[in-house]
Amino acid sequence: MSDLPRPRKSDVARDRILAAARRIFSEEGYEGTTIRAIAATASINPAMVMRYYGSKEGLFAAVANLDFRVAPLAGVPVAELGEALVRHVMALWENPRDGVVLAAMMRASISNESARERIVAQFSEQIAGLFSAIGPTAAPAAPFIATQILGLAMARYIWRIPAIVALPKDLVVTRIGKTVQRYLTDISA
Amino acid sequence: MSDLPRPRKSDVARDRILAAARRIFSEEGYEGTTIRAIAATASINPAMVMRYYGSKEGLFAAVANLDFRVAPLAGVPVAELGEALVRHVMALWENPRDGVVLAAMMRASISNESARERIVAQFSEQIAGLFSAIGPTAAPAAPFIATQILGLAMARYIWRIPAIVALPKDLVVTRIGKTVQRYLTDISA
DNA sequence: GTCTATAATTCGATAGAC
DNA sequence: GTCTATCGAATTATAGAC
Repeated sequence: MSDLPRPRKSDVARDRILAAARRIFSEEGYEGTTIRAIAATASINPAMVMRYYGSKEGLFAAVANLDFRVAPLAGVPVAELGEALVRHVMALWENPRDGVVLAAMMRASISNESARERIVAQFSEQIAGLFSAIGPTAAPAAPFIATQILGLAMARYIWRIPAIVALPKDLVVTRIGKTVQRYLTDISA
Repeated sequence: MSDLPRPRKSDVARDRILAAARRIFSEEGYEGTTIRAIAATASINPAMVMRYYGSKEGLFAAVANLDFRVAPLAGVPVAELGEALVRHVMALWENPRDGVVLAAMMRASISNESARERIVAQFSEQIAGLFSAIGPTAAPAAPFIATQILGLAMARYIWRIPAIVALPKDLVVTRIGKTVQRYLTDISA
């Protein structure tokens, strides 16, 4: 009855491989992840992983596509952007699917040079796009905001430093949001 | 003529192993580092590395000892602590020896769970020591300051994001120093 | 103390039957 | 499309000669 084509069996297999790859890359980093472990998690023969994605690098490239989904932030009044940005980033990290991808990319970018280059490029591009959408005066603030946001993500979601994990989400949004807001609007803050 | 005992040959070998280990762990991460690569760099037989340090984990433990050298900061007036802390951290990272150790620990902490636990514990302990030395009112600010400082270090020294590497050091000290200062003194900043 | 030789695994990737 | 079998290389770690 549906107009959608019934998913081929191989598509299902591909998706299961991708889901497993996301999770294991995010937990073990690039070198720590094995094709065999991904195949086992996906209940699929390791040779099929190679057939579908060609190589370990190819599989990672299929998983690692940075998307901050910053479009909704374009409509936020400038005066509220600081908190909105922090809240958005935290929601992204705490979303099961997005958080796993972000963690995978961060981990891989730290142990693998070619992954680092691709990810830094994607990150810089998206950040530049966001801040040029906000307005030309915001651009110089971008690198400072990036350090604050990246540090929050690393400390809370990658290293899981107890004192930082323990902070209530609302308090994080308020205080770090205020810092971001100041970078954004106070020319010398 | 010196009262110091002449270094035994094995001590020289140990030091060369440690120096090589620091560099390679910092560049390749834990998984990406091999005993063989360390031995080759140190011009020493791989079996000797095992003999001296027992295992790859043992060698990493000998290298990975976090020391932020925060003692000098205790004498800084509270009003200047923000900038002083940022300047101190940047000097640490840009010092060839300390920077390599910090990078090694950060990289390893991301690909190896036991390394992560040890490093997070050491980090938390030193941060807590520093802020309790500053004063009891500073303690609640510690986690926020940690996110800002960690983010700066990751972005500038690990990911080497071009827009952030390009920032003049003085500007970083001034603006991020101001953020740290505000976390420190403004109760609700 | 030093080194050779190698054990025991594990990895990514491939060949080829079905 | 799927899977078995395996290759070739690399890894940590050990045994034991010198």
